[in-house]
Amino acid sequence: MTLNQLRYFAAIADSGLNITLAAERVHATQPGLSRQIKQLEDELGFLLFTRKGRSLTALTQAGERVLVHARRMLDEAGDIRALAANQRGERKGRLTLVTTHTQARYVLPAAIAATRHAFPAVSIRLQPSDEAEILASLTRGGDELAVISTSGAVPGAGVAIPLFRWRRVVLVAAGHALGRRRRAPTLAELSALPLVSYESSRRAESSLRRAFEGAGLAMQLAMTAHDADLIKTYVRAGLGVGILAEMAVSPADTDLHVLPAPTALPECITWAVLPQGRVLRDFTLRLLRELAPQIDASDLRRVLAGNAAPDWPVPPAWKDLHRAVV
Amino acid sequence: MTLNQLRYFAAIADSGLNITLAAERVHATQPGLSRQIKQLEDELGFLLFTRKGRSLTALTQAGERVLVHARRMLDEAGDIRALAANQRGERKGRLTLVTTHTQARYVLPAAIAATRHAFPAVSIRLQPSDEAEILASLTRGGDELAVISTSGAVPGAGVAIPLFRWRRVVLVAAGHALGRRRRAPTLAELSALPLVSYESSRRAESSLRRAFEGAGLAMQLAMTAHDADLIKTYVRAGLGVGILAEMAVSPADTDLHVLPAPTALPECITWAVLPQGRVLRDFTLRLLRELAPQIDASDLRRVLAGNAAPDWPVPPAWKDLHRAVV
DNA sequence: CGCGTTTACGTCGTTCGTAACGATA
DNA sequence: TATCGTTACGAACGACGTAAACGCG
Repeated sequence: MTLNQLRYFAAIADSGLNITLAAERVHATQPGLSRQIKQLEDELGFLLFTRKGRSLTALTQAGERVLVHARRMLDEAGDIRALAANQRGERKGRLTLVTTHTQARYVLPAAIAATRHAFPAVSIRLQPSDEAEILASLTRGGDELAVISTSGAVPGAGVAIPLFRWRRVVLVAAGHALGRRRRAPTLAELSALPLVSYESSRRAESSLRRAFEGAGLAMQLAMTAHDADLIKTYVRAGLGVGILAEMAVSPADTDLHVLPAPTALPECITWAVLPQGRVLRDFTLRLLRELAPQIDASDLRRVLAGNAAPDWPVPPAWKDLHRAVV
Repeated sequence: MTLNQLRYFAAIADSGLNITLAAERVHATQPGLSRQIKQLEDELGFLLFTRKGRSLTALTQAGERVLVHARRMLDEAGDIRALAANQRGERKGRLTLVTTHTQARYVLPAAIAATRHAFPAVSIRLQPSDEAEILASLTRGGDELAVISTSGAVPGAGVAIPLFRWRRVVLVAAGHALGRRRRAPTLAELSALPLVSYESSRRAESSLRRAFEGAGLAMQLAMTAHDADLIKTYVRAGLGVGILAEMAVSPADTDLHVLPAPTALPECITWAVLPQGRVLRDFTLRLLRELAPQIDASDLRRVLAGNAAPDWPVPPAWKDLHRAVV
């Protein structure tokens, strides 16, 4: 049993049991992986995969169990490498940041720019992902940092650090009836209108959808997209009333009317989520401190060491942060 | 970075930084370890040990941190091997059981005999150890199972499973004044007499010692030993009044008078302690079920998987167990 | 017939043990 | 001088990539 064998094993499991694909991902050849897996199976004394003909069909039950431990070992090995890179002052590396489009487009740029400025040799990879997949991909390994939003609840996996609070806004095209007034429309008023919002609003867990359901109102989703810019475009085109995060409206959007969202829509919190107990590279920590300057450094260290999370302070509202910056 | 390098590294750390000794323990040669450590240091980019001349003087700070992760990796590797051995129905192996002399001599024999009967090819190693060192050696790796006693408190490290409750007894030689009556002496009465008891009674955490201190009474320890048989021998020799665990008196001790201990001495609980989250071999689980037949199997599985401990049922009293057996 | 896995073969790198050397108390 | 760590050397093993064969859809 070698670390390489376990690495190959995990890669195959992560590549849909396609050895050829896994071989590319680990920068090795396919026969090499096949052989190492066979050797590992020989050493352990049982099959890790069920096979049909020559191709892999599934992990065996025992293989699943081995995989759990193998992943932990690989994570620990990664920790040692990260530790070593920090120790010797290595300033280059890769930082994978998995997040949603709105965060990437409107929230993260300043923090990422500052981090890149401090670590010019670091390659930062923005990995857009669905909210649902983000947490899974974090624990699965590989990704170091996620930035996601919830309506209040603390994310389940990993170590979650609250960054800021934000609310939704209602966006209407110039000339729309709602645009003539300043006050927030009610949920009932919105219920009568076609809406344009995020793809995630279709999900059962969506706080937008739950708010309508909780009020016993129907929600007409005329259109959804992952991308706030697309939503704005289609609001301009008259497809409906836009509902999106306040971070996504900029002063440049002069042709759109911005109204507060109904108070029935709950406030949201954007979190940074880190894998539990993983050693972070210096530049990851730097990015984290850019994103959450209000968090106490020693609290941060303690929580990263794997101790229980403290009661985080209530994070600032996005509005206030934004005013301060401008 | 290979598993062997990490294994050598941990072995050196566990051998007092003596590479030659570590080499013997891992069944390799000393130059081999020296080279592998050097290579590991080269790869990581910093020293794991501080050196004075050619000999190792200490772990570096970075080395300490690497060691933590290295141990976790080695533990996980051990888990995979244990998993594999169980999976293929391997019936031989080694089971290291670290415990105190009294448990080994009077409590464990039946359970160990039953386990050996079911797994004749398993080599069971009884490793006597001080109460204080037991928990440390568990987390350090290697040892799979500990059996220890506390006066009520749940042991701090690992997963603790309560086995039974027991009380102390007072033992006096034939002809001793205390022997003429049946009722328990008081703490105050004992305070006036020279006592013979366990070595651990000298420790500040000892519940015996704390009982005397709590009552504002002095405790005269005429003699202490690790071994209940020695204590009995010296009680017979008239050195003083013996205080030991009820498990340690047998019907064969006809020349000694057995009295209940003062009620001021608290009841104790014997626990089986397992390393957190480690995969156990089938025979270890078997021994555990011999020791704790009252524990629900699914509770046991759940707790071993690393989930939170349930509220264990109050374990049976030793007296009742013993009666049932006889 | 194409895709993906297995088998065969040759090369290269690495590990390991033995033995000699060096330093230290 | 004894003990412990380092360096040197040679042998054996193991891993890897290339290329060809094999099954399956």
